[in-house]
Amino acid sequence: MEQEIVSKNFIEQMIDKDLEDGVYDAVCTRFPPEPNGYLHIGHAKSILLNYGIAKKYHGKFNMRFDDTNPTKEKTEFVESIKEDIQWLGADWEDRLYFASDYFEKMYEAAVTLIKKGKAYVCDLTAEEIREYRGTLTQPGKESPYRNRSVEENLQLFEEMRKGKVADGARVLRAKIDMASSNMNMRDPVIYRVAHMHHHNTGDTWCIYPMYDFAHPLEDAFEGVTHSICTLEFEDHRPLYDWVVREVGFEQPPRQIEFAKLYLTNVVTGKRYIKKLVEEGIVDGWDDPRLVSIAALRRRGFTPESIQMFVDLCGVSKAQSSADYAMLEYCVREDLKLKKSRMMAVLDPIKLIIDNYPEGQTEELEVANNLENEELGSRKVLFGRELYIEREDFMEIPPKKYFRLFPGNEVRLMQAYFVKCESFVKDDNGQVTEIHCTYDPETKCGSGFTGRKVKGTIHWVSAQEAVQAEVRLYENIIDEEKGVYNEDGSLNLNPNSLTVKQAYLEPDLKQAKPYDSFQFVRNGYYCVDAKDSREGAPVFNRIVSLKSSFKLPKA
RNA sequence: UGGGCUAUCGCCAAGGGGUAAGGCACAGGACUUUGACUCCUGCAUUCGUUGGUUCAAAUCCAACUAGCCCAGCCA
Repeated sequence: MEQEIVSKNFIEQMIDKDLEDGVYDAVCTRFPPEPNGYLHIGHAKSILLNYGIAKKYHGKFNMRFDDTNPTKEKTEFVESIKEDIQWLGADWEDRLYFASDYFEKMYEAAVTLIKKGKAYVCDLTAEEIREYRGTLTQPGKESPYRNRSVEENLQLFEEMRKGKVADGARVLRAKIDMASSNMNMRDPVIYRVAHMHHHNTGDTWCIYPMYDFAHPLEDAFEGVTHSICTLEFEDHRPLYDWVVREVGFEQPPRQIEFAKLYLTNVVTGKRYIKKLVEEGIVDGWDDPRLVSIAALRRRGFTPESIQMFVDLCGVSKAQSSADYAMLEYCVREDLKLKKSRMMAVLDPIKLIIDNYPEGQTEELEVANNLENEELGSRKVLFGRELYIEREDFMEIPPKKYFRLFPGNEVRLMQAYFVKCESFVKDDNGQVTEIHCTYDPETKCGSGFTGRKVKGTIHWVSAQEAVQAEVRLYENIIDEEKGVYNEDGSLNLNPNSLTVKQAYLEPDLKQAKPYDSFQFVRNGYYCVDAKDSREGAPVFNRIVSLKSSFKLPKA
């Protein structure tokens, strides 16, 4: 067996070096979402990256909610995030943490800073602080409160904690450098007052730490070694390092940044998704056209396919946007041997076999997946009247059309050869019926080799087929025009959802939410988990099959 | 002369002085009870640009260019 050589990404290379240099002797990573919304494909990259690294290095992967701002966080998001991460397969074992559980320790760390003269209580208003901060090109100036005594700071900070200070009246700031070219180092606010109920700590606190102070502490408290985050935090790294250094951790964590995962022509921006939901353009945050984890799950994507996608995308610091086709490739690849291939006709036209005795039927044993015997077989009814796909018949075929046309013979999948003898049109010129003859000798499994046909088409028995709603989803964005219009509005694809009344094999009537199948040549479909119906479930298209046959343009 | 980061095929992405991996996409062909799958084949004389160092540069140096991020008491 040839061993596949996969080169390590730059993060793994850094970890290798840290391990070699003895900076750390084990690896611990974490995924730290703020519970203020739902997770999407971009988060999946971060989750799987952190989890994958922990696993690869036999280290630990922590789950931690970064809930330091009660104005934005809700318990319901905590639950949905946990569910999504579990579904993806990232196992945090018994290490589920909340930043809010560290509030007391964080408070102590702040006191440590104050005692070292590295933090001070500032009475400037938010607006004044902004003015004092300077601009990107001009240095800031020092707050008049910057040089308060340690004692005074200690006392004022305690008063903040005890609720004696109104929201916004005072903050605790790190004393660093108002002239730094890095805006984050210009005496950043590290604690603010907010008299507000917190989803986890209730009303026990009225001061809350800011991200830049809290995050490095959270990592350090947990023994995280490599704190992997996205590129926009690069400028925060000096502050991250400052915090862990000044608070005095012996083996401080290291922050490493990587580029976010974007998908070409896909909306991931929260405000746009919110707009789509509010305007009823989509069916909610788990609408199968979106790329939230829940939407992908509802659509029928598998955790394995998302893992594959993330692996394929790789990790780097170059801002990039992955092709949606890569995601589609991953589901097809994952599903092709795992799923039964059922017959379903999305756009039916009746086919009548004139030489098949009226009233007669037969049961055919058909393989569920010709490439995977383990999936077994099922029985399908065959009879005189069938439905086939409208696009599988042409009155006047173009060159290289292998399917049904007058005089041509094709194979009915896993059944018989049929030859088109005639067809019937209605007043509008629409074909309504196709008449064929079949050859009993060509039955599937009979070993017939007398002649070959170029085309194979799928079918369902008109007698037994069940009708069901099938939804065909396309990208919500008009791919030709790009994501945004000139005015910043979204370029919506008017055909992002098509609903069909399809004819299915009767077995599909029993399908349960999240069951998925390949509908031969139509692609992969999944039973809608939110909108499944008794009798005949609703199917969502997961992904189409590739087709190399294109009708010549008229 | 604010700071930080990035730049290798249409899209991801390896490669860190020895003469451009791989995947997606695409295009041909073979096979085929899905025009799918599978299997072959093709797809960057060139690594943002311009100079320099070197026998040798995508890799080192310099200058430039373009893109992204930063002025929340958000994360």
